[in-house]
Amino acid sequence: MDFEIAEQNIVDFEKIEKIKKVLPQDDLIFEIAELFKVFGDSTRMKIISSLLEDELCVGDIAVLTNSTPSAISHQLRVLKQTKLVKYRKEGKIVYYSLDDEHVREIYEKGREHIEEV
Amino acid sequence: MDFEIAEQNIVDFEKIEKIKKVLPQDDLIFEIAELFKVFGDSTRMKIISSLLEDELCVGDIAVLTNSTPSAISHQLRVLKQTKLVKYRKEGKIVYYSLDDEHVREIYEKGREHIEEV
DNA sequence: TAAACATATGAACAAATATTCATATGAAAG
DNA sequence: CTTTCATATGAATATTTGTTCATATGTTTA
Repeated sequence: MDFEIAEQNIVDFEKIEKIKKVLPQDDLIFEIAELFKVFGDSTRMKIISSLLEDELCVGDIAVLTNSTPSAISHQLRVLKQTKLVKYRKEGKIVYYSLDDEHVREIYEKGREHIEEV
Repeated sequence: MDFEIAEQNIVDFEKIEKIKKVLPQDDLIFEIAELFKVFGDSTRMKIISSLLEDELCVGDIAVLTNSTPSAISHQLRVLKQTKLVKYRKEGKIVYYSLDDEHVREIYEKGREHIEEV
């Protein structure tokens, strides 16, 4: 009798079981990945870099990033949805700022990695 | 005389100039974004989560992530290129492990953000 | 109230990218 | 030395995603 479905490639079954137990749930891992995906774009990264310095309105961010206000608005929506930025309105002008100290910390860690390697 | 090229949308010119001076260079921002892009994928995030526990070979990672060894191998290449994982060979088996304490720190910060919001 | 302005939004297009499949490489075992 | 096994890799495909363009919303000013 030959088993077609071999336990192929598994080197250490016990180790796998042990790690399986402590691994975060799929949906948590998914959410973490989604968060980092937001950091993983040059335009958004530049927006974040800028907002690390001061609150800014859409038009000013567009100038700083060499983008169009439309493109920036789209990206700010992404940052808003992920709770990375917040905003306040002053007439027709909307000022955006960072919403979470984690943003700064994550950014710093990323920068450290780049600058050290 | 009318200026076609208006300084449209600029709200605070001085603020912009000030921030422009302290903003990281475009290529640094690009590299940081590229780094986070690597974290921004469920499969790679799961690989990283697993490697936070122990070193693992390709086959075992494939099992843990419900992926094929081929897909994992592709992703490990990405993680290798970004200096996030290192490996050691033992015969035909290749063991991967995290290459940088930043990986753990970045992961933790991301997780904190998700779990607090 | 009409015009100008800042921002937002939806659809469409182009570019990037993760997985699959077939195959290659290189090591261990028979 | 031939087969089996673990991993790697290239090409192709399918999906995701960022930007653009046109237009909408809402606010200020003329």
